[in-house]
Amino acid sequence: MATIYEVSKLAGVSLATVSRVMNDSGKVTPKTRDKVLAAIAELGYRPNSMAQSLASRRSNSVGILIPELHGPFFGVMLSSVEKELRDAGKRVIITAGHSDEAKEKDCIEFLLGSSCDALILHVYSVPHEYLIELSKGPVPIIILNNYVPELSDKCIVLDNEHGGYIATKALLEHGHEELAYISGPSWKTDSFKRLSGHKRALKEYGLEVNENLIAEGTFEEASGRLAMEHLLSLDIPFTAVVCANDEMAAGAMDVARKHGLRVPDDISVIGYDNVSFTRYLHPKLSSIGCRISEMGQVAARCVLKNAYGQTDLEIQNTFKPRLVLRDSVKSR
Amino acid sequence: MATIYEVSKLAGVSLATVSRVMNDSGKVTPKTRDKVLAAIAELGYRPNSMAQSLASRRSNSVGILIPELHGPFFGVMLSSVEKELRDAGKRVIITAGHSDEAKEKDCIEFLLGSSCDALILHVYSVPHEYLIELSKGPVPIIILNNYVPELSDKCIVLDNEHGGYIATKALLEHGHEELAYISGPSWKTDSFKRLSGHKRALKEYGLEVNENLIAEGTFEEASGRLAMEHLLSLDIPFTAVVCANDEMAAGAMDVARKHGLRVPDDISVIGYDNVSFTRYLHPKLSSIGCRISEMGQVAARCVLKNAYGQTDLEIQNTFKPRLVLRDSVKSR
DNA sequence: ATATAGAATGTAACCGCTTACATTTTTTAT
DNA sequence: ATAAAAAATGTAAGCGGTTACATTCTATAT
Repeated sequence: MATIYEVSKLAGVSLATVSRVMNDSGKVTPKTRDKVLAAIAELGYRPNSMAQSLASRRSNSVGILIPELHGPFFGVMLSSVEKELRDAGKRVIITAGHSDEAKEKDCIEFLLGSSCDALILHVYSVPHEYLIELSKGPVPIIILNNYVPELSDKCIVLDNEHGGYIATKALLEHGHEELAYISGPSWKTDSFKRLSGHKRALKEYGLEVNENLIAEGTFEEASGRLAMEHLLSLDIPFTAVVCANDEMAAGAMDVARKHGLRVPDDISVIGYDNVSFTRYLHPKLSSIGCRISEMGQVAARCVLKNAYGQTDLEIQNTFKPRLVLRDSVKSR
Repeated sequence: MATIYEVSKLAGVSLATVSRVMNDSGKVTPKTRDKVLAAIAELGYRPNSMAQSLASRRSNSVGILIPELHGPFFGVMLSSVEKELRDAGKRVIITAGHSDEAKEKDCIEFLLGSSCDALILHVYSVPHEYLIELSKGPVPIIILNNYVPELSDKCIVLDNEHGGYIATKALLEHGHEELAYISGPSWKTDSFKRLSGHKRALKEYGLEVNENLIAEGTFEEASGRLAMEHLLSLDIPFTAVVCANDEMAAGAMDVARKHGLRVPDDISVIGYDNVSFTRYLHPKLSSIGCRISEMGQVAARCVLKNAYGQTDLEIQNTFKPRLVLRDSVKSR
């Protein structure tokens, strides 16, 4: 592999000049620029990124930590982050934290040890203090889907309370008055917020919150089935179920069907996240769209702004989810 | 940030010795090792990975190119690759090629420019010659899901012909004799092979291949719908459909239902890939399991072996898909 | 005690680039 | 034509490690 030294010799200029045309920093006469470019082409020269990084103290790579690489949610996020960042010539180093505190910390250490210029963190289990401490370090961080009040300008979040609210409101507006709710794990902020929104909508419509009709799941499909079985066993009538994510909604719909209930004729169902498979279900599942892709894009732009000095980028920190109505909701 | 120099001074040893204990290369007395370790701890020293890379001519990062980051297939693959590689302390740099020749080449250039120690390529559009040329370069490559005869030891593939064969065979064994087939784009090798397997199974059972009952889709759900509409409009009776992937199968099932056909009572359906949402469908879709996760793992191990000299790793180059029977197939 | 092999440690030359600063060339003003 | 200012280019000192080789120490054999 040719080095910058050979290029400079062939072009008859100094190292510095070659470096200048590579990074078009500083002024270079068109004539010498052409000489250099020609030499580069002739040698098939490609700068050594490790040397560049070392000398410039900048790796041009940003670390990403997400809970899982598979699953319908994170792929979409990653996709937009990668696009935006690579268009800017940045490398994307990914790690998966599996929602486990130790593993998440491991990943962060790993990324810090990889000389990342910035970190995009989608963590669940690491305590806020850790993040606050981390943010004091030299590496800029962006926090996704996890609101840390002390770091509010570094957080990009979805308004989950609002999501829970509009999901429930959609059902109420369709004339439903007896609603069940299948929640995610109550210790997860996301779950908690969505449920709060649900309750707010109920109150706004002057309806009682019946705690019995709130079942807790794990965000997995099987738990949605269990929750639905439980709700149906209660003998409390309800005409619609709000589910805190789409997987659980899928499970719930199937259980309803097994109990001889037709969706949406006998019971309406709404999910949350609007992941891709919602339209493959039968009936097509109504859901709450989370603008995952946009959030990823903004996260990437934040990095460009904070770590690479790209100004002129506006950052939106909070996203409002929106209702996506399909076939699983019907008017009473 | 502390440097190795400061560590060496604090520990009262030379740079080389510190480097030795860091990489435990060469012999070091336990006593001096402890001194060094203590100094490292005291200073909170963390080696600068860029300097390490430059000096050792090894970046410890491997580049990954996949068609898409989202979608049920690639996430799973990526997930196992990342796990395996990071357990070995390697960084994973990802890029998405979007099945476009120019973009795929771009990505490869980008990864090469990132000083990757090895590349894992899941490409569709780049010509074989390009890959062959690439393989002659200094960076080891692994090719996923794309068989290049000249590079057979670098390819990790799924036996798609066999997959098509067992899918069809499953239906035949359930007593079906009039089968339709919804294929992927015929220019994709995957599609072609799966269809070949289908035809082989048919012949093996002494059945004619009716080309009219073979519809071509694009691997997208909507195209599965279209294909099914087309097949049903033909007025040629068939009792089962083999689909070249799960998305199209989902679409096909829905269209069948809209035409008043019950799955699997009136018509059996089988998909391909066994992506996660197959079990959320109604009825649960039978499919062909592709061991995506295992393939990813093997790809990672290949890299460990070829680029990092880890011997003692056995590599399996071809994977046989397996049948996953669920509720969408019923005996005649 | 002394020579000697072998182990532990140190020395210093890179790795290939960036960049502050010095120098030379060109342009502009007088 | 000449001096001053501005622009282009060159020089060389890092960036923070690794590693071949040289040197010093230790242990063993004589």
